[in-house]
Amino acid sequence: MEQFSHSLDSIFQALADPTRRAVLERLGHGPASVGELAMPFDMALPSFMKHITMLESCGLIRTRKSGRVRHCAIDPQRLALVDGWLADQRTLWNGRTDRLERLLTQPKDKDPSA
Amino acid sequence: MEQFSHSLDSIFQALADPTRRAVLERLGHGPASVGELAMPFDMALPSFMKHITMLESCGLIRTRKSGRVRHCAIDPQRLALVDGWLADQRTLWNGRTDRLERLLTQPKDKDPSA
DNA sequence: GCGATACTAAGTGAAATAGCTAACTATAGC
DNA sequence: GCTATAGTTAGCTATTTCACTTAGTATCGC
Repeated sequence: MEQFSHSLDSIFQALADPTRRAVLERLGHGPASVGELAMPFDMALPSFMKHITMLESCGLIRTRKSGRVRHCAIDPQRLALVDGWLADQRTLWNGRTDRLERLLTQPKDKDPSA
Repeated sequence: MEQFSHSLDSIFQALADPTRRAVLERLGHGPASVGELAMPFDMALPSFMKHITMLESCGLIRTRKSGRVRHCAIDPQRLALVDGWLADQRTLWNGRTDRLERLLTQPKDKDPSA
């Protein structure tokens, strides 16, 4: 649990920027080169590259260079971490309101782990 | 869609810090005062207060002061925004994954994109 | 009223973030 | 080999973040 914390730091940090979220959304439709990804943004390429680097260093995307082109693709597993954290939180605060009901109706507690 | 983006910025930013995530987790078990929340952290109170302020300003928690004590409580609805964004993303790339699987299992649809 | 408690305000500083330009490397195409 | 393209490196700046200390305000309890 502790080792996730550090990852979550950088992942949430990465997600905190609209440019980077937009890149992820774009990559959700399929892989793309850095140049293609950069096009919609009114930003110098080196600036944009920092976002790509950041996304890769926290594991949200994977990239590989073929020739002079760097191809980027999303890494869904990484976002599962966020999903997991969020699910935990939801369980906590929903559990607080639902606990009584649950105890009365379902004595068994199920844990959907990854 | 645009107005969500700004909110997501500050929410993800807030979640990017382990102290703030820990506060949320603690608050998931129920409301608490600033002092109670601060106790586990080896941090000066003014520093800690900034985290509280940040969590409140992005809407993840609500606080009210009664007497000299400020009580904090979580605001689950706010995290639903994150949940929504994440769900959208999942839909995107799961859709893609499903499509790929379909291509692999059903050679009827010809699309040599790999 | 007076001291202790629970924050709050103000000011400092190191480090990270997010952008820029200019110059460079490596590949593709002719 | 020369030129254009795609990305990279280096170095600069402004802003934000995250912590600190010191001092102040506003209750609470006696």
